[in-house]
Amino acid sequence: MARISKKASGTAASKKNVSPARRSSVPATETGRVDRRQDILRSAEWLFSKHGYHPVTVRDIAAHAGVPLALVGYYFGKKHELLKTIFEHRKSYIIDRIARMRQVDCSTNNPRAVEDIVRAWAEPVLQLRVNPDGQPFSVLVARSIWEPGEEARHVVTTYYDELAAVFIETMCKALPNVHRDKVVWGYEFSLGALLMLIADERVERLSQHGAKSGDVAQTELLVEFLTAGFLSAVGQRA
Amino acid sequence: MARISKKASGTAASKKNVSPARRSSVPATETGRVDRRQDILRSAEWLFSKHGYHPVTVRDIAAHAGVPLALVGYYFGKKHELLKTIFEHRKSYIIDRIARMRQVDCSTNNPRAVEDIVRAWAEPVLQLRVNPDGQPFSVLVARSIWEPGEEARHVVTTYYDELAAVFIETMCKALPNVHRDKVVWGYEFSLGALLMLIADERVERLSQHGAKSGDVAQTELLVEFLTAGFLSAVGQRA
DNA sequence: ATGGAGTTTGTACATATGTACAACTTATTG
DNA sequence: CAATAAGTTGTACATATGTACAAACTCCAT
Repeated sequence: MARISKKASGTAASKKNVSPARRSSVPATETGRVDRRQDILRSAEWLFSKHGYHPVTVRDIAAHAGVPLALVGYYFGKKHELLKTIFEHRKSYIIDRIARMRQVDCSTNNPRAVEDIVRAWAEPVLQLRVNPDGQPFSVLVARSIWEPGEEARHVVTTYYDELAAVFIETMCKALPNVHRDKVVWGYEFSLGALLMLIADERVERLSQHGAKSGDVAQTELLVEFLTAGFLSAVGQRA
Repeated sequence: MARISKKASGTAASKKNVSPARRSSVPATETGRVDRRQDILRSAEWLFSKHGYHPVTVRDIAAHAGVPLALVGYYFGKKHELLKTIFEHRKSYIIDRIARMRQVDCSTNNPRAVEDIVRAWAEPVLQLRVNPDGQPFSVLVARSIWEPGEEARHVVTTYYDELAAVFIETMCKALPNVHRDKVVWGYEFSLGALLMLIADERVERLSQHGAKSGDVAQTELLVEFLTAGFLSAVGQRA
């Protein structure tokens, strides 16, 4: 069951976690050399998003990045540090999403409060999903939430529990007479639906290739679906 | 990335897939000996449901069942055959669920058609989820749908695509002027929500231990949530 | 050029893992 | 009881995998 190695070396690879230390601060695009640290990070992000954390080996990552095996360890140390670094690298996406949620007018004066919350929560990820740069990360997040392992749970807890809490607290304000646990379940249902839109590939088979995974055009359908659920099921009969 | 072994032996372990060939047809409870084939199957089901398919090793399964490693291969052959056998063993659950869906009156005469479809689809799994015998399998199904690997995809396709198709076709009859792809997305959202109720463990943390995973008491909340979503989002503006 | 910090690479190693197999034991059948 | 079948077990093996390490190389400041 993938034992964690017992001997924690402690001294390992904190060598250059800051950046690849580009010579004379010239961006990689202007140098003939490429930024191999970035290549590794992007490759890992891509492969983890495609296959999940556990099945991807360090050798897979190195091969995909076109670098020797040892370079992965040189830059990132242990495999799970690489996963953490990916999330740390994309932290701004999460912060922006939290900030956008905090801007929503969730007072009972706003008749569209629930819809505004759902949209502020879902829209940024779905735009990330169609952004070529952000697409792998958006799918990786879905896989990490779904994956039962230790490493995935750690990054989700660290980076996404705050966003969940903000969603829940904001929704509680918009639906003031509803028990918090009911709102939590509404959040769970919504997250489940959102993740299926982002990362489920079965939809292409089931729709006989009429629908495709991560279709941003379905954003409004999702927002309406979830808003109706909150208003009609969660919000009633406190 | 967990290569599949190249040499397909073909002759391997089709020895006794029928049953453990109980001596003189006496049930295991009356014999002093236990049914080790069942033990292995149950252990595998439990461990796969807890950790997913890939991270669980054949040794883990053998240890949990209290049998030597080689006995797993003796009864089930390759690891992925074990997964298939689990699903084959629980086939009746799926068949019953399809049968129940087919009983729903999805004509436009029935004002509750959408709700009836959703309930017929969700209720049986949620009851399985609280049934001590069926609980591991219900969670395993969720993990298999979420897991990106080859083996999980195979069993889901084989055993669950028909159920999905029946849901979609039935819902199309209940919502006659809606494009099929829209109903497919509604199905995806619903499945995502249902799986979170069945198998997500984060809900306990987020609710500060007020809610617990697989709580069958939330069945009505889920059904109302999804019904409202279908009626208000999927069903409108064909 | 020289030194040194940072980078790159080949390789080794301990452990994990799926699978197979031959030997052995227990039960069933004639 | 003998013979056949079913069940059981220890073990081996090829391969996979995370991690570490030392040697080599590149580039820049001195």
